[in-house]
Amino acid sequence: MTLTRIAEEVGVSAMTVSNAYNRPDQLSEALRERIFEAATKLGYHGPDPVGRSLRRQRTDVVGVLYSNPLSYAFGDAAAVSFLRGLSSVTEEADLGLLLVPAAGGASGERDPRAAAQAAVDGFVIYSMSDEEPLLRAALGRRLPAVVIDQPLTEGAPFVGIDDEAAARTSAEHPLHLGHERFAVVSFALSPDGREGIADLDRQERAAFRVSRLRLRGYRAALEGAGLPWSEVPVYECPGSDKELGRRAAGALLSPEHRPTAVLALSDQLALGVVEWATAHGISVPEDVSVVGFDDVPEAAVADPPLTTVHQDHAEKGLLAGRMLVSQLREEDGPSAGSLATRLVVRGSTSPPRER
Amino acid sequence: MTLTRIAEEVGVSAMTVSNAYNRPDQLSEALRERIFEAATKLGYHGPDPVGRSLRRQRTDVVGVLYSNPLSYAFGDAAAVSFLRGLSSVTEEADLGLLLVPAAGGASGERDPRAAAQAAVDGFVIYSMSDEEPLLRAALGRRLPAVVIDQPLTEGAPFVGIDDEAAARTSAEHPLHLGHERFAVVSFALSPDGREGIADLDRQERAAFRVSRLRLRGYRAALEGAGLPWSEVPVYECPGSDKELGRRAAGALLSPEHRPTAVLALSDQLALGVVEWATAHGISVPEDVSVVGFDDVPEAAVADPPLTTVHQDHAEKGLLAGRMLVSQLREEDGPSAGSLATRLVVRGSTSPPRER
DNA sequence: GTGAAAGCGCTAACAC
DNA sequence: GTGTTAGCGCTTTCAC
Repeated sequence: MTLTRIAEEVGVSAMTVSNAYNRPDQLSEALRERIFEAATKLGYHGPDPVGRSLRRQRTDVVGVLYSNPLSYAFGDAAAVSFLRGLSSVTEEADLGLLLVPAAGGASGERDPRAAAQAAVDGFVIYSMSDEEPLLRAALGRRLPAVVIDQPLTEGAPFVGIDDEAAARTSAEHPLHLGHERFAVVSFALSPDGREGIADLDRQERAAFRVSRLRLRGYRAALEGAGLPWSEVPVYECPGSDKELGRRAAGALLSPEHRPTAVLALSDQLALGVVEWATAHGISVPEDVSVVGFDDVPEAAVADPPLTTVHQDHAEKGLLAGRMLVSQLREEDGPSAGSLATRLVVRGSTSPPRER
Repeated sequence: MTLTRIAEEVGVSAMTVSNAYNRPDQLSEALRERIFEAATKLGYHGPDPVGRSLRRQRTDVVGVLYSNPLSYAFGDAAAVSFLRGLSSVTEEADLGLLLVPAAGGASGERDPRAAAQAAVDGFVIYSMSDEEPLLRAALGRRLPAVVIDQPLTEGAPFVGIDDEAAARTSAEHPLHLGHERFAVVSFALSPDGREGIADLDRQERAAFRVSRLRLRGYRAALEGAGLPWSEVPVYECPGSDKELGRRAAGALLSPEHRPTAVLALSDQLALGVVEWATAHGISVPEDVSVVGFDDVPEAAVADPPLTTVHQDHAEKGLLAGRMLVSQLREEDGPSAGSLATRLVVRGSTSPPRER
């Protein structure tokens, strides 16, 4: 069933049928009625969205690109909060949200064609590595876009936090409590899926801006307190979930030279560390303090509640949404937004047992 | 930049350029190279998705319709788990997931045009009221569709649980513990936003199938134990979150004739009830037992941990995704799927203080 | 208020 | 391997 078919049926031009749906004021009420009647009779349900998009050169859809398989996003409380904020703006603006699939084979390489084939008016790009082909494909289309957290890309509006300063502040807290033996649990530095202790070189070459900056912040804090960074083990996980945190804890919390404080780049990792420690008779915070990052809802209700860096993910989504919408409307809005963070001190940190 | 433009540049037909992208085997490697080179030079990034969709009569996108504003979905752990399961299937099948906006004014009436204007190959319809115009608009398009939880609609494949049986089982548990004074906290029975005690008539006319069935299950259990249903207050909330649960508790747990057991249609509501009780010196489960429904992650870590009906939301998403994909591929799959539930007994229920 | 013409960018079907 | 033809369903522009 098409517009034209209805037009024939009613004995008017296709244009008039189109107007019946899109500009009610352009035709008489009576004719409009007749048209809808015919449409109902023939089972026509309004102008085809694809034809319409082709003609109008817009889709009223925003594409979301996520650095991991899509299904991970729904397992990540930070991403979910972000999407909540984002969707409230896009829905308000009557835009659909297209979660772009980019399954990617076993290699973890995501298919850049996904971005090329998405019928969207703009992109929200969430936390991609600097070199991701998917990112380049998306940006290459020269549609309006907003990049979240990373990477900082020439010409692409950006929303994020001051990762370095936030990390620094979070490391200064255990430092003030008197800690001197640290370990760090990081999520991926680069998208190659490596797991284990990352040396200095790898830390500095990290393809993920966020990882790079947070490590830099920790380092600045520790060195500022006179502690040599080279002695701080940085355990890199290929992702960010509790299981990986547990594995990292297993590697880091072995009896010999156990750290008294663990800094984690995410709450998921931190929570995993706490779980592993607790399960192995190492009590938090008495034996080891743990600091997270994100302030995921679970952080507040965990046992012990997690000391962490709070960032407002929903707000981030809101801001990103607003920036994109104003680009789509060709208004000018801010080309970058920075969100505040604050350290939330809870029960997972305390002074070290023996100083 | 268009296909045709590239074709001119290279001196071949548009078809050949199309083939370069879609059927590499249909042309010589050398020509393909030349085409991509020209494309890169001219800043062409592959066939336009909308033109392609129009011609191929498919979009490779699945639309998701949610009964509330989209942003609520991301605040609802059950919906998020569902989406996680769904997205893992759609991504695997290389389909995008379009979250359809249907903002709806203050009335809460969602705009049915949203479903008509979504450029999708099929719909996943999540928990809509029987009469929702949005639902009718979506189903009216006669695209492949799967309906989740409700409503049970002629001809639309369905995925859900046996709500009545599950509710019945969950009510039998406090009954076996010896409880005799019950109250029920329900989410919406109908989409009119009403809040307060719902009488029998309203219970039975409920537009939301799930609410109707769960109440029916509770009733069957209580009446089976010889308790008169008419004396059980059913407090209806216009949605399902903790704040509403707290309000319901305020109304239900007043000192005179306080129930010893509260049955809630969702964990969010149950958790709200527990919070309110605890805050008002009523201890759970000593003074009042609370049973939830859903087994949201938070239920297990709440204080006290919540006794609830477990249903596997991610599995539901998976199943829905598979059913839709097989429809899209015109394979025949199951036309309905029912998921198992089980009662998870945790710390929020115990025998009543005085029998 | 209504309509005619044109074309958005692409690919199926079929030739050669 | 490569090209031709045709048309997917719609709406912009402009005329009446």
